[in-house]
Amino acid sequence: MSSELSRVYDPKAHEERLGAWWEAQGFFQPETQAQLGQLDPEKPPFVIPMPPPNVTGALHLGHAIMDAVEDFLVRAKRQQGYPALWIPGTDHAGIATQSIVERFLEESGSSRQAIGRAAFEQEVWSWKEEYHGRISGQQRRLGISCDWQRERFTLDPNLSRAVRTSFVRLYEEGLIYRGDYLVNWSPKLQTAVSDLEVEYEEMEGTLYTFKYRLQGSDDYIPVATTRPETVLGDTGLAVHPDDERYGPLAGRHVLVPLQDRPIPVVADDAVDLSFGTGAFKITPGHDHTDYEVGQRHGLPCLAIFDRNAHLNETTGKFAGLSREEGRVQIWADMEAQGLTLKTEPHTVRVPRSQRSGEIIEPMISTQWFVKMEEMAQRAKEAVETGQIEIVPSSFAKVYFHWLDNIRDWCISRQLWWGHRIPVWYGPDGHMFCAMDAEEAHARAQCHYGAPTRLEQDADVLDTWYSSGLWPFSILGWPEQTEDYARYYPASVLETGYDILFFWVARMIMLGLKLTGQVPFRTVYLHGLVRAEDGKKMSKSEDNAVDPLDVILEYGADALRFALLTGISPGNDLTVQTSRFENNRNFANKVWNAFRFLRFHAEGRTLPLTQPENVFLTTYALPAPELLTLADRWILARLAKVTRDAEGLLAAWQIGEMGKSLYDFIWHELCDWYVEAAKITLRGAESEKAQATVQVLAHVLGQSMRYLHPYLPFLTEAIWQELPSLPSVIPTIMLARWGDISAAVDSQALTDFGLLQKIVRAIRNLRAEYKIDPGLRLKVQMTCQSRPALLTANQGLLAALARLDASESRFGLGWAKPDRCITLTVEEVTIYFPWTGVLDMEAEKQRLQAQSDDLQGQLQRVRQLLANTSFVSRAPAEVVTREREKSVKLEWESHQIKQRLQEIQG
RNA sequence: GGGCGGAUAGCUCAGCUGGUUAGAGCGCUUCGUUUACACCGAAGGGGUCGGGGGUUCAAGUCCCUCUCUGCCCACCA
Repeated sequence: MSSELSRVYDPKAHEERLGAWWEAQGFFQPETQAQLGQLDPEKPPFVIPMPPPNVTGALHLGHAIMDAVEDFLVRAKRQQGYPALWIPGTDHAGIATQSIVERFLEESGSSRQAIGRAAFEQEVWSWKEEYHGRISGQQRRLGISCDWQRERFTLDPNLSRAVRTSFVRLYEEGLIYRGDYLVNWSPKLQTAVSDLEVEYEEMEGTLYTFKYRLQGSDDYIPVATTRPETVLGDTGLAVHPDDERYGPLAGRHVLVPLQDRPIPVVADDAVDLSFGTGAFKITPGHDHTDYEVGQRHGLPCLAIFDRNAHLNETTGKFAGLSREEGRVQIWADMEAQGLTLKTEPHTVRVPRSQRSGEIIEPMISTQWFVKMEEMAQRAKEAVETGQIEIVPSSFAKVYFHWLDNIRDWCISRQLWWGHRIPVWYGPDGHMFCAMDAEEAHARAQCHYGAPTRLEQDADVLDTWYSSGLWPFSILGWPEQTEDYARYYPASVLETGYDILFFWVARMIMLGLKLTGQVPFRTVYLHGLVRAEDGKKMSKSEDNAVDPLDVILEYGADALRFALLTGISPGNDLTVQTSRFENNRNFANKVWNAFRFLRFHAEGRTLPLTQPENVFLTTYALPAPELLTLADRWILARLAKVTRDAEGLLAAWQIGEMGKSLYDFIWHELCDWYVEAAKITLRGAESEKAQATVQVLAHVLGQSMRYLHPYLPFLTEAIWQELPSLPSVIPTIMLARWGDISAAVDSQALTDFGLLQKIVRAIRNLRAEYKIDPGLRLKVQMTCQSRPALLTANQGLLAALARLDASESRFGLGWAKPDRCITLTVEEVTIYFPWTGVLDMEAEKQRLQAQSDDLQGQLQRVRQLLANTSFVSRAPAEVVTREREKSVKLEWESHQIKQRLQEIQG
């Protein structure tokens, strides 16, 4: 054995070294592919824009799955000769990053207000630098094959220009507007957030019922609410038009408790008669539903909360109270005035800020919005018409539903970290939307007729706005760059289904609007990674696993393979440490199969094929007459498995494809073929031994190609050590797939399959009879129709089943021994002559058990074949298969019964 | 309230357009250090595929229904 190859594969010895080398050589740039002549001119570019991770912190396994899947796709395509481009980058993540840095400042007794906008931004930039470094370090260690030369950040100058360009365009088209609307206000972050950034939590609360007195009457309308403090903001009372009790009261006025302010009673079918009292108060200034109802009836909005969600000065004595304090106080005062009726427990939906967790207060404020309706419909059509395919397709419905019910997107945020809104205001409030201050001032000069001082809008844009431009902004848009022309639209957008609305839908809308094209052809949605406790892995849950920790312990390849074989499209994946271990073991298994080859290849020449394209070069196979049954079998299996692999890949079955390669390599190549090869190889320098090494090299080499997108480091390390390969192929990633055209030798599959069954049956027998593992058994083995199969493979059978080859007899024509154990495997009968004490009772039981089992199967098949409906309606091949099986079973069963009779008698 | 998904071995999960006796990894039992690998090998045990109907020659797979469970969306105050 070559001394320099360790017995155990050590990822640490290869991964970092190879990763650095790949990157230094520029292998992950399509330009390099072209230089090497590895591109297939028929094939269009394959492009993936990487979903940019937030620079809020280090990555966890939830990100690693994204990296693994995308890297898999890109490597696979690259190997197949597509110009492959995967553009990496990170996202400034406005709210998320700002709040993390703010928290950090708070801990050191400071605040953003204390240090000011400029210094704060500086703080965030240095935070960004640190985490960007950590993130890309993690990704490099994972071995991802993106083009780092083209790396982007959402606040890069080019991307900022894309943001401003798009804003100006949409503004000029009237699709971006500014106005006072009810928005979700985060009192803690002091900013508006979009509908998507609000999460609703069900909580046990209280339903308060009280009296709304009718003006000029002693009567009242009972009203239920979960937020009595908002009565001070009521501007109407809604009743159902069909309500016999209150419907007729529409048009009259009721008096707001504690204020005696008259407000109108309006009739609206949004009222649910079966809930509460069948009437509800309308607070348009602090509730989304009420806002809409209020709009319908022309009710004014009253703001009763300030930016901290404390009751404001309009509430008189309650000013300054928090929402919770206000609720208690106001209800107490109402009670004192005899206005309350009852309180009862009630489950309420509390809106919380996704980012900071505090309760959102809907408030009227001046914000910027994007009109969605038209863009949403076009985005819907893109998927309906198949211009964009969503995988798995079940998500298309969710996507449609969201687009159909979309509301305008609030894109302004009262933050400091992000893209500043490119709008300037004159002294009279006139707005100038422009690419930069200079242009704004020039426009102002025209407008006012003299140079005028302008103020830029203080707000920044929602992070998802710049993310929405990602697929084209990273390629240089709005400039018509070469990259933009060549690599847009992208091929695949791969991401988690949790950001389908946040990001994917918006990219499609903005992409169609701004570039006139779909931004990508396929959306592949992977599942969420769950921690071992079953919860979604996230930084905030504190159950995040750092990929680096896993890599350090098991290697990047083991991590990748575990993630990739654990997924199926759209389904979540629960991380299990045992899977990392298992896959590390697999890497070691592959490594050792390779060491076995290396050892036996030493001193031999392994001829290579000479195809026109050097990337298709592989180990040449020996002349057909030199192939053993095992050789033919493994080649047939290779052909089958690789063919299946390509089909699975086309169906996005990455996990299934990985598993089938895993099974093939471990349980067929290693467990059977290598063991069979040892027998041939023992025969020293024969032609057959040479042939076997060639076959092994061929199969292993081809396996490395298919395995490479899963285990890039291991396969690269092995590829470089494979004997005889021309130096023109520097790396596995430049070895193309799809050069396996061999027909599947089904005879070899059947024949070797039978030998496997025989070996298994004998091993089973040995275990059952507790036969000394060292003892070489003497057997007589006959095969009714094909004795040659046994005689030709007696060496193999003897070795694998540990038989005494010289004393055993294979084929036909042997007298049955007097005392023996019998084994029947399909049409093969095996006698084990027995000279020692034989427990005939045990033997009887064993045979009886087998016989019973066979009877059961036979009965099923006979019934099936006796069923005329089956015979006439099932496909011919299914019927044939059952017929053949029935013959086999009959024969086998007959043999066993006969033997049982002998024993009885 | 709508929509989507899940329920398969002790655990975590595969099972594509219905077609051998339903699989994997881990765990479990027994055996084995045979010169690629103990991060190994061999042989086992373990499942009425959530319940109930239906379609079909044939159902884990398709349809209906129920139970449990997760997620998304939504103006029951």
